[in-house]
Amino acid sequence: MPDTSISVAVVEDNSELRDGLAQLIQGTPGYKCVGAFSSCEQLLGQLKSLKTHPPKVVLMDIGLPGISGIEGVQRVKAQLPGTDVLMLTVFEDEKKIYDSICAGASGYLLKKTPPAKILEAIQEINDGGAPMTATIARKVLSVFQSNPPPASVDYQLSEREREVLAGLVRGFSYKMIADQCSISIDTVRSHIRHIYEKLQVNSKAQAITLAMKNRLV
Amino acid sequence: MPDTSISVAVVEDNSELRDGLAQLIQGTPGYKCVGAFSSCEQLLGQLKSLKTHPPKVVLMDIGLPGISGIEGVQRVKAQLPGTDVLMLTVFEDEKKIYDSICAGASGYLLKKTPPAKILEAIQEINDGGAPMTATIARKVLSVFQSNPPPASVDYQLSEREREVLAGLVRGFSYKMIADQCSISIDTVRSHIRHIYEKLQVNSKAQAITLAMKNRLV
DNA sequence: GCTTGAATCGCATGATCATGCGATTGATGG
DNA sequence: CCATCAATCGCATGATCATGCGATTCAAGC
Repeated sequence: MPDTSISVAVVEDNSELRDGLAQLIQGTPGYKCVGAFSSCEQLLGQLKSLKTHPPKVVLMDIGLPGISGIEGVQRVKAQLPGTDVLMLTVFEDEKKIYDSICAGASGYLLKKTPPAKILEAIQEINDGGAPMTATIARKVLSVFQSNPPPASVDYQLSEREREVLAGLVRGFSYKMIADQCSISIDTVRSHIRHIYEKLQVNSKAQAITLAMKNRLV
Repeated sequence: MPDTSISVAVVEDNSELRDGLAQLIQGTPGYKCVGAFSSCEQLLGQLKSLKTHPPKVVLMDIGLPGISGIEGVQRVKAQLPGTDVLMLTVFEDEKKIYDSICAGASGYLLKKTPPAKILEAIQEINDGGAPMTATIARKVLSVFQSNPPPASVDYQLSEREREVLAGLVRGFSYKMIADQCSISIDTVRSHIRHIYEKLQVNSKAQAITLAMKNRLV
């Protein structure tokens, strides 16, 4: 009978927590702890031997001495692309969340998460999910919303209009744009009218936001 | 004793499902159904009367006749920025997921989700979370990883200041920001002064451009 | 107790913007 | 030749913004 349990490695510098996690995993049917390390360096040093039977999931503390958890994710993913990494942290630091996810983490939990939930999250990650705390999930979505994937609509702006729009984005007043383009301020107004029509907005702020989102300039 | 239940509106063209959801919500303590509509047009038509007591959460079917659920999200969010929208759909169509989220949805569930889970999701959204199915969550993260947001400098903005800045980015006037934050327009001015100082700019346009470049909102 | 700083509010004024309703020119294509 | 359209320019007016100079309140830290 093949071993169908989920193999997990733990990287955590606090020995108490590390042993706790290892025992939790090892002691639960369906889970198997294939390594408990106190630093990324240790884990990475064992990668050769792990490569024959790589862990499915790595629990990675984010605040590690030496190589940080964030850099650790990148390295692990580089060596073991099929392994998913679940970050563990004390704080919901927005920047660390982003960095971890961009580095390739598949989930993000707080250390205070009860053991049962941690096991659930490991299972979920193994099933292709992405366990996150509620607020983290929401933050991820909000970045998504301001970072739309290359939908790049063509707004059919003329060259002049793009030039004027670029001026707005750079914070120039109508007068400054007029000078820079060597046209009158009323012509600038006219161009801006047309830009607003084409972008379907009615304020400088909306035009700038749309221009930045869609990389129009 | 104040009414602390979560007010929910339902938009779903299938009358059976619509009524089922409405009864589920209305019949559960802690939840309150403030409207059940068969189309976005109906919901949007009622917005005026809803504005005094806007629903906390809108359950929105994605495949609606007329205005689609995706367009519906945008319109609802434009009118009621404080209301969260939970999308309901039959299929896990990748494009629809992205579009919904980019349009401003705060969660995404399949219609086959059991009633108890739907109620949980409503609660979660109300608590600032972002309920999603596991595969959707993973897809969102993978897009994130291929589209890393640029590292943002820390401008030490307070929470309020970020909120106001977000309003500017969305094209709101001072008055609209004041209403949304429930503060006076002069306070908005005051916050904007401080934002300009911290960002070292002196116009709305520059502030918006900087905010977008550095993903401050 | 005192200071400091963030968040709130008020008023006034000049600058800038949004938009309505015009007009002229010059290039392009039927 | 004429229609069309983008680019240019003009004026007027109400809305919105930028900024100066205030003030109060409340929580945190010394």
